Amino acid sequence: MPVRPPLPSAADVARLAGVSRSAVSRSFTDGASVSDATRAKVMAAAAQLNYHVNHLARGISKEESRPVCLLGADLSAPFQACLLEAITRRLQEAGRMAMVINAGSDPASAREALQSTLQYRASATIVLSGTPPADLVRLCIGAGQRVILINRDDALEDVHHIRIDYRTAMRDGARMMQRAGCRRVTVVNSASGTASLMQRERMFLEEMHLLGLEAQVWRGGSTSYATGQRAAREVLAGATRPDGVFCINDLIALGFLGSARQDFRLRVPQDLCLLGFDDIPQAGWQGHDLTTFAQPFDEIAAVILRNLRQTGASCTMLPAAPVWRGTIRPFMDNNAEDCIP
Amino acid sequence: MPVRPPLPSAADVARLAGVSRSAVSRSFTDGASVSDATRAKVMAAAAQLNYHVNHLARGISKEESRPVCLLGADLSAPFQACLLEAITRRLQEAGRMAMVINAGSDPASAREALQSTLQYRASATIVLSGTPPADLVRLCIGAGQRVILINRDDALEDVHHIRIDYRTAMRDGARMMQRAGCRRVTVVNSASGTASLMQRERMFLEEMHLLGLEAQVWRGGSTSYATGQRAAREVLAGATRPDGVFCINDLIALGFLGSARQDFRLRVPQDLCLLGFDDIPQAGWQGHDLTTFAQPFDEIAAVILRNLRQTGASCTMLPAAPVWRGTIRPFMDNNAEDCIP
DNA sequence: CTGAAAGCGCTTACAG
DNA sequence: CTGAAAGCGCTTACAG
Repeated sequence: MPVRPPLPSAADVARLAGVSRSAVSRSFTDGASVSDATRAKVMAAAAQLNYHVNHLARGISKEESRPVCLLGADLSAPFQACLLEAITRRLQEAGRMAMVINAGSDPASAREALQSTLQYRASATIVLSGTPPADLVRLCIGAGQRVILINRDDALEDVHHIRIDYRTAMRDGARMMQRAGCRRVTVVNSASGTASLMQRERMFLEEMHLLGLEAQVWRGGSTSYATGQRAAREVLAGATRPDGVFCINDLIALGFLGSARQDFRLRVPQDLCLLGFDDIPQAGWQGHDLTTFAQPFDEIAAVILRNLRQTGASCTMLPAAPVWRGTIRPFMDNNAEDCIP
Repeated sequence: MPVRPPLPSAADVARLAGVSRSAVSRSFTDGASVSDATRAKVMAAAAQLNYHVNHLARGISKEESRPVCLLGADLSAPFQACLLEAITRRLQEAGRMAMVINAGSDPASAREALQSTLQYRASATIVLSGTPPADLVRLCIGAGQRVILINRDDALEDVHHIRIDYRTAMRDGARMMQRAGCRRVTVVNSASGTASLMQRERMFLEEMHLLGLEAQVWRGGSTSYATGQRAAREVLAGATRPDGVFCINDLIALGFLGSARQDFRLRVPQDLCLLGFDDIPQAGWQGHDLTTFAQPFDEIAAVILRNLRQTGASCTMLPAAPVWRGTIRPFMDNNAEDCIP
């Protein structure tokens, strides 16, 4: 295996430009005190050698050029992909680098991944996935890592929390069901037990209750399209089929929708009202046209960027706005057998 | 803003364990010559201080712990997300880190992104997107970067190419159209001009021609769901509507399918045969059930991993296997007005 | 097997 | 504004 020649270093540039190493270093840092003349000489030499500052080495002593770790799992799923897209784009614009760690969704590999995060002295590590246990996150913080958690409910110190205002969203969701005149509502959730999913479920049920409406809960499988299909096949086959379903996220909702239409020949929203959460791109696809709530992907990314260097505990609450499309009747259906006044 | 205390360093561990810095370093490298006794002392001290080797610093002198750069755009699109998922997972398993650079899809930001890649002394940079111009890739190679290109047709030296066997796939695709008895076939492509998309188009047309079949080409817009919809609305409204359509990728195909069904009330595959490419998860969703070709995501990731340290030019060709689902008739439709023998 | 020393590529007080 | 020096956190010949 032939060996690559080493890339040019600052020393090489200094030699060629006839200046000191420090001068080279200064020429590449904004606001450092160098004369225009030397900077010009340095830049010329750098261009000639095709030199680029080694950010890895710079990061050893300079906080700003350290990477940011993104810790996630199941990155090909639409929600994760959207989040990753938004965060990496924002980081790139700000001249920061993102290291992405794709942990398996099992706790063991999440543990390992979160540990390995420490090895890169990241400015912060952003935990996208629900899996790493709280004590592990605590360990990282203890080791001096800045950690930003998205939608977790652990009460950890020195963590920046980014939360979505599920309460308001779920209140809206419950009202949608009410206005549509749904009388038998089911919540479809995965069995993953992820904090954000459980919160949505709980708050939706609470808000339904406040409106004097009851709802069933179906739980099972992973947070996937297939789970939505399975739920539909079980839930819709029963004697008392629901007329309103809140699926805990869009992926499950789309699976449910697919089965409801194909397997059960139901008309949506006439026979069945369906509500999702996330507003992944596929929710807007023709023939899906799913009513849902929009995750504020860009805002999440912006908050992360703003909090990269903050230390100490803090919390940002972001809204998830309803996205009205075609899977929920905006008003009670007049053709329903019986109407609630 | 309170400042974080610095993380413990190897020197701290050495002091606590009562050994030299070198001993600490050796204890953390596989196969280095340390006695079990000192290693044990070191590990105990490390655990006590919660010490972790700083890979960034290690990377300065040690090739193996350098990151790998993934350069892409539009990361929330399903194809890119699947590729990212496969590559980051594989890298993670091998103990390597992935830095992802999300360049805008315009050449200017791709240029900037590829440049910035040099700043991290990555083991290799993987170009996922079609955008960076060849001369820029050449510049990176000139600067000593190892570059791996996925599905580009530039004839560059010192590059590892990963290619998909479009020829075989397109031959299969043309035969599918033939066997289905399609007589008016259209290829729907985006206007992006990306190498892989153009290759598929060209080869499909060539293979059709070899079978004595002709095909129209429609091109427009970006490589998106919306483009597929637009194509359908233009192509299907014409007087001589096609009975077979090959969409250059699944995303476009699904947009086309959505419009064909919803806007034109066409039955697929009875009225229209539809073929995609990529086999993104959504292609398999109920109600889509798109016949397509499977991108070998895992194999691509495996090849990347194998070639991280290789230098010199090379090329790996990977197959894309047909995935038979429901949008193409397997045989000629007997109900068609006229049959070709 | 071990430590002192030189090195990786960078930055940043310090003194002029 | 500039350079020599010390430092960041690591590794690896080298000599014992």
